[in-house]
Amino acid sequence: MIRLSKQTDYGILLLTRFVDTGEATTLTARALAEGTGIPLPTVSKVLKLLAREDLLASHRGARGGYSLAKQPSDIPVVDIIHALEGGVALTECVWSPGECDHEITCRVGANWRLINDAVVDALRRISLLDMSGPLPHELMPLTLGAFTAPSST
Amino acid sequence: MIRLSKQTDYGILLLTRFVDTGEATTLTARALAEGTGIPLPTVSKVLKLLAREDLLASHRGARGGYSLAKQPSDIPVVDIIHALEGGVALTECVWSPGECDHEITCRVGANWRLINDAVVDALRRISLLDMSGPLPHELMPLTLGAFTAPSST
DNA sequence: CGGATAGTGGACCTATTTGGTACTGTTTAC
DNA sequence: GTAAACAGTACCAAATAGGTCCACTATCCG
Repeated sequence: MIRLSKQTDYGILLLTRFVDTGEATTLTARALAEGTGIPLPTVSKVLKLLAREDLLASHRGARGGYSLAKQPSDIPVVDIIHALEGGVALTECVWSPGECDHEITCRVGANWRLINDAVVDALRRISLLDMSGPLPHELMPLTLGAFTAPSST
Repeated sequence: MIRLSKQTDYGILLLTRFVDTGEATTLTARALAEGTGIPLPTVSKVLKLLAREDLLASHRGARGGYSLAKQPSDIPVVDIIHALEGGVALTECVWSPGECDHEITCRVGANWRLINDAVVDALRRISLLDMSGPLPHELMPLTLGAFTAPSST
C-alpha cells in the first residue's frame, strides 16, 4: 500500500485548524493536542517540522505558540508533504539517479520521472485552503489528463 | 519520502522484459533473475504475485515459466501496483473509512479521496506498453490539470 | 528579578513494515 | 520416474515510522 505517513496526515489536519480559527490566530501545541486528540509530543514534533520549513511561524515564551506563516492559499499541499516526509519520489531512481544497476537498459526510469513530476505538480496546485474547505465538487474536479498528446504545449 | 516499494519497482522492470522479448514468450524466474541481476528468490516472489493477479500466466512443470496474460497495452500500471503492494491509499481514511477519530470535523478526508482517485486514474491510463517504451515526450506529457475551476477557464 | 509558559533540538525506544531467504509441496515434460 | 519449474508459506533481519522524553532557551507577566 502506497501511502503518506501519519505525520503528514496530522500535519494537514493541524494546519486546517489554523485556517478554521482565523489565519492570524496563534495556537499552542497543547491546545492543538487537546483539540484534536493527537498526543502532545507528536503534535509538537509535527509543528516543529512545519515551522522549520516556514509554513508556520513560531512564537516562543509564555503566550507563545504557532501561527500560519503565509496565507492558506499560498501553502501548497506538496510543501506540507515535503516538510513532513522529505519529498515525493515514487521510485528510487527518481530521487537518486545513478545508483541503479540496470543502467541503460532501463527505460522505465524516465517514465517514472514523468509520472512523478505530474503528481508533484498536481500536489503543488492544491493549497491548504483547498484542503480545509468542503470544496464543492463542481469547483474541484481534479482531473488528471494523463497521456494525452497535446501537440500545442 | 513517499515511494513505491522495491517489489513494485522490480515488477515493472521484469514485466518490461516480457514486452522486450515478445509478448508470447515464456520466461523462467531463473532466466529473469540472471538477466536482471535481481536475486532469484525475490524474482520468484514478485512473479508469483503478478501471476496471482492474472497479469502473468504461469506454466508449471519442466519447460514451464511465465508469460504475459494480456497485451502490454491492456496492463495498466495501477494494476501492477495493486498486485505488488495492495493498492494506493494516500491516507488511511481513504482505505478504511470510519476508523478515524476526527470524524465529522475532518473535511480533509473527502479531499484526499478526490486526490487519491485522480492519481489512481492517471496510473490506470498508463499501460505497461507505455512504460516499457522510450516514449517520446511529445506523446507522453502526462499533464495533471488539478484544481482548475472548469466553469471559468 | 523570578517563575511559569512555550517552543527547540536532539536522543531514544519500540513496533511495524520491508526486503529477502528457505523450504516443502505440486505440476508437467520427456 | 525424474528433473524442471511454479505455489504456498513461514521465517528472519534490517530499515523505517511512530511516538516519547528531556535538557535548554526565549518570552511574558507580576
